[in-house]
Amino acid sequence: MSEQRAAQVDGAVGAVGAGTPATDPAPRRRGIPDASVARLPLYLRSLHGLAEGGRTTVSSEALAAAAGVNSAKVRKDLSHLGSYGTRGVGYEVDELVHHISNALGLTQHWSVVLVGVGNLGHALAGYGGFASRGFQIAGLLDADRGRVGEQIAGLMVRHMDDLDEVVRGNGVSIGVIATPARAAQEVCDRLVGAGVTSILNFAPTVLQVPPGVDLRKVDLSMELQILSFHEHRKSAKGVPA
Amino acid sequence: MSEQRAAQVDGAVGAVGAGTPATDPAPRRRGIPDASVARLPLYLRSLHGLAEGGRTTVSSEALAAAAGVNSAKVRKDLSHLGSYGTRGVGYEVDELVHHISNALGLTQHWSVVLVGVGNLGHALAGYGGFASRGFQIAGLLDADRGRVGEQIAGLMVRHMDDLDEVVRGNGVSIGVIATPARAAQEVCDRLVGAGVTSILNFAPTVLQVPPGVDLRKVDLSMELQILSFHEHRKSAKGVPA
DNA sequence: ACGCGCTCGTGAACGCATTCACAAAGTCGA
DNA sequence: TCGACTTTGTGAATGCGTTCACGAGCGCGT
Ligand SMILES: NC(=O)c1ccc[n+]([C@@H]2O[C@H](COP(=O)([O-])OP(=O)(O)OC[C@H]3O[C@@H](n4cnc5c(N)ncnc54)[C@H](O)[C@@H]3O)[C@@H](O)[C@H]2O)c1
Ligand SMILES: NC(=O)c1ccc[n+]([C@@H]2O[C@H](COP(=O)([O-])OP(=O)(O)OC[C@H]3O[C@@H](n4cnc5c(N)ncnc54)[C@H](O)[C@@H]3O)[C@@H](O)[C@H]2O)c1
Repeated sequence: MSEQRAAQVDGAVGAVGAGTPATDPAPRRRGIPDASVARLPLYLRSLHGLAEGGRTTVSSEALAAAAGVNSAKVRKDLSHLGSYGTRGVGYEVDELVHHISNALGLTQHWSVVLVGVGNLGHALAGYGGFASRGFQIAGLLDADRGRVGEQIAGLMVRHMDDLDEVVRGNGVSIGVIATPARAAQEVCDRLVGAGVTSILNFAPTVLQVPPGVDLRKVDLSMELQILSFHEHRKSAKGVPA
Repeated sequence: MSEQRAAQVDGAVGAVGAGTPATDPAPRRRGIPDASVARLPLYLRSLHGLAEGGRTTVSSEALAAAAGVNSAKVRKDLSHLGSYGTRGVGYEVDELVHHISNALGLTQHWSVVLVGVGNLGHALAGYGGFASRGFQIAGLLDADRGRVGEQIAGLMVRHMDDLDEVVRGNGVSIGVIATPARAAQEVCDRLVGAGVTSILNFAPTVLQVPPGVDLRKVDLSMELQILSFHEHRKSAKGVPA
């Protein structure tokens, strides 16, 4: 299940400092396990839902139910952020939202550049879920001059040649790749060259990035094939060999 | 060398036995481990690339490099399918493609129904990666009658009321949800009711499915927030308190 | 004030996944 | 035919993540 779990961390980045200062007044923000980090956004979403429902406090059991996980997991995950629960009561929703947002770095806004404004790129560009979570699209880029100049969701598509300008001019640190697979590695290299240090890749191909750059991928075909496997197994089960 | 990483973790949300958490002693899976299954599509994609490049055999080392993983992992994963390698040589590309396809159930075509033909749904409907992997879209459905009748990629958008007909008439077993989050659970329930047993959810919400139904999710916002975490950590590192 | 009941936080057990390391098994050239 | 070389397949070691189980701490009612 977790699988997807979030895989392993990049060697260079993952090595959380030998002798980390850790003299923070607040929580121990030292090395939260990847698996926990991957669930924090889920808790955050669940908490927002609970807050809208009027809840001011929530127990690990209730939050676990909302997030669809085990309550012990919730408690252990949250314990990595510090001790913000009250025994006998639970967690204060607002406070928890604040601490999770803080841990995820969502207290600041992030600028994102989207490369490849085709079929998928259009959908992503128009997606409200970006802005509502603090991710601002600083630029839409495409190599096809026929697309340059097009307006999407209040933004104009610019040419790849403007990449450096867009990235440096807006302090962009996150890049999203929505180009065909064959162009993805080149685009990736250019993003890294321009200063992007986190990349989300939608193209179905394996990308190489230098140490220090984080890479995640979303691959629809792989998801379908995994479902296919389970379907296959299910149907085989009903039919005795 | 093999420092590739990046992973979608996500999770494979529940699978079998997700209903009531209380009673599940766990007579679980025998067979290929989930983590291995999740990589098979990756190997398949890499093998297709190698085949196009003219390779007829490939060693675990070479395949590992192409897929961005460790070679021992490749060998262990493939060993779950049987012993199809030749010591001293490697694996025959075509044969491996065949065996992996077989294990994943890709030797048959799967019919998919897509619910929610909005921003994202349009992109998915027009995505060639579906058909090329053996996933045929049997129907595009939407609750908005204003969208019904629209033609996308050779398919006409139909109303949700036709769900049962589409599913039963085409032997659909996989459903894709691309509706707003608030509608997702209802859509999910209707899909399950119509006979769908595998669901891929793009809506940012936790879905409940009965035992026997597989559920996977793709959540863009969560991916961005995970990247945000790492960015945050990186920048904090450079600025000692 | 004080005990009762509830829930957090966490040590420990467990299980799965990854990686190592190497014998077995095959190829290939001479 | 044979021996050197290559690569698989897999036991064993290691590490990570999940889950259990329970003591510690806190609020509340009396
Ligand atoms: N459409 C989907 O629903 C979907 C789903 C999952 C994955 N994907 C993947 O996402 C990617 C994009 O899919 P799509 O359907 O939008 O394809 P598309 O062909 O519609 O769009 C690709 C865009 O990338 C641009 N592009 C090409 N080379 C470029 C370069 N070197 N630099 C900058 N821009 C470049 C093209 O001009 C085009 O606008 C593909 O890799 C596809 O496999 C798409
Ligand atoms: N657009 C993106 O790039 C993107 C990215 C990631 C996730 N998502 C998620 O995917 C989902 C769809 O996003 P979108 O941008 O396409 O939204 P959208 O509003 O453009 O499209 C939603 C579609 O679902 C239809 N719909 C609503 N209720 C329905 C119901 N009960 N039954 C059937 N159809 C129904 C609507 O008529 C509409 O056509 C959302 O949950 C969104 O959060 C979107």
